[in-house]
Amino acid sequence: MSLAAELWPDVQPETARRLMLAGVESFAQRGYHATTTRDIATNAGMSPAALYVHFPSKAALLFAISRSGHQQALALVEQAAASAESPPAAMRAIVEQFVAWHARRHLVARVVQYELGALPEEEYAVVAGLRRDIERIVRDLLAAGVESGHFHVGDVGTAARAVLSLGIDVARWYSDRSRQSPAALGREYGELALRMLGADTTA
Amino acid sequence: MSLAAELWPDVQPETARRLMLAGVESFAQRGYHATTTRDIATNAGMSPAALYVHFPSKAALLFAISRSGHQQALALVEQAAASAESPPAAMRAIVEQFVAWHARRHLVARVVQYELGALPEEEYAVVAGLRRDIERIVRDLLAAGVESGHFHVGDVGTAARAVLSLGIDVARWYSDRSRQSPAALGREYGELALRMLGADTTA
DNA sequence: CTCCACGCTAAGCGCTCGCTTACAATCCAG
DNA sequence: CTGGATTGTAAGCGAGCGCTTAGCGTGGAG
Repeated sequence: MSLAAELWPDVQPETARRLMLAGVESFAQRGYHATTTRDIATNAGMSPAALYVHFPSKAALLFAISRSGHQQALALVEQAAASAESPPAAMRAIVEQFVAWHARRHLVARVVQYELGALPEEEYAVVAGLRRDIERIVRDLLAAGVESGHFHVGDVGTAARAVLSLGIDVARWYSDRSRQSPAALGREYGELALRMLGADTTA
Repeated sequence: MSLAAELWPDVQPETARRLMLAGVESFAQRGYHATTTRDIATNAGMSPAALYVHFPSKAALLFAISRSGHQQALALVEQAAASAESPPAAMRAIVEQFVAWHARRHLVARVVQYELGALPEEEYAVVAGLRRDIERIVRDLLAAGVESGHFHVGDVGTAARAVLSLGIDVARWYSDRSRQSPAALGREYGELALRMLGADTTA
C-alpha cells in the first residue's frame, strides 16, 4: 500500500491522495507560502490545473492535510490515555505515542504544528478545537496525577505545556537520517517526561 | 530607549532599526514568505523603496534579524554556562536564561527558530554554525554532568535535544497575554529540566 | 451505439510580488 | 556658496502567483 493510501484511506480518488502527499512534502520542507500550486501538481505528476479538480483552493488542500493530521494525533492521545490504569502509566503511553508519531510522520507533523497559521479563519478554528482537546487531555491527566500524589509539579498548566513541547518540537528536528527509531525515541522521551513530572518511573 | 534601539544598539541609522523591528513583527506573526516588503515598509512608516536604502534585499533583512538573534541567544548560553560551578547549577542557569529569553523576546525568537529555512544558503550556513555552538555547549555540559554523576540519562544527545526543545518551543506558544513572566517561566522550566536529567534539584 | 459524468490539460487572466530607476530634500565639509 | 554623501520618495517593470475557462479523452449506464 502506498504511503498516501496509508495516511488517508478514506480519500478518493487516488490522485487526490497523491496531491495531498505532494502538498505535505512541499509544505513541510519549504512552508505553505513558499510552495506554489505548480510545485504541488508537478510533484504529484499532474498539470497545475489538476489540483482544482479535487480541491477548491490551495488553502483547502492544506486544511485537508492539517485536519486529518490533527485528528490522527488526537486519536492517538485518546487511545493512549484510555489504555492505562494509573496516571503515570497513562502519561507514559501518551508521550511515547505522541513523540513516536511526530517522528514517524515528521513531514505531516511539521505541517500540522507549524503551518496552521496559514489556514483561513474558519478552518483554523476547526483545528484549534482539536488542539485544545489534546491539550485538555494532557492537562487533566496531569492534574489528576498531582491530586493522587503520583506527580509533583509547581504549575500544572506549565508542566502540561512542557510535556507537549517535547513532542511537538520533534517534528522540527527529526529527519529520516536521525539515529533513533520513532519507537525508541518515544520510549526515551516517556522516561524523561515522567521524571520531569516527579513521578516514580518504575510505574 | 526604544525597543529597536535596545535590541540592535549597533545598527545605524534609527530608520534601519525600525525596519528590522517591523520585519520581526511581520515575520513572527505571518511568516517570512507571507510578508511583503510593502508590509514591512508601511509598518515602519516609510515608502516601499526605503527598505532598499538600508538592506540589499528582503532576505538580507531577515538575515540581519536572524544572525543578531542567534548571537544573543548564544551569548546568553555561554555566559550562563560560565557563571556556575557544578554541572547542575550551570544547566539550571542555561535553561532559565534560554527559556526566559524565548519568552521575553518571543517575536524575535520566533523568527530565529522558525524562519531560518527562508535564508539563502550562505546566510543559512552562518546561523547554522551559531546553532551548533549552542547545541554543543548544552551537550558537552550534559556529558560532563553524566561523567561526574550529577546527571543520569539514557542517551546524552537525546536528552540535550529535549532540554533545548523545552526552550525553543516557548517561542511558538508564548504571547504577551501569557500568565507567567519570562523570569518565572524560566525558573519553573529550570526545575523541570534538572529533574528530567535525573539531577538533585537542590543544586 | 449514444451520451454524459468524471478526471484531466492547455492556455492564459488579473494581480501582486521583489526590486529598480530617476529624482528630491537635507546636511555638512571645503 | 558649492558639491557630494546620505536618506528618502514616486512610479513602475518583469516575473510568477492562485485560479479560471474551454475543451479533450474515456468508461460505464441506458
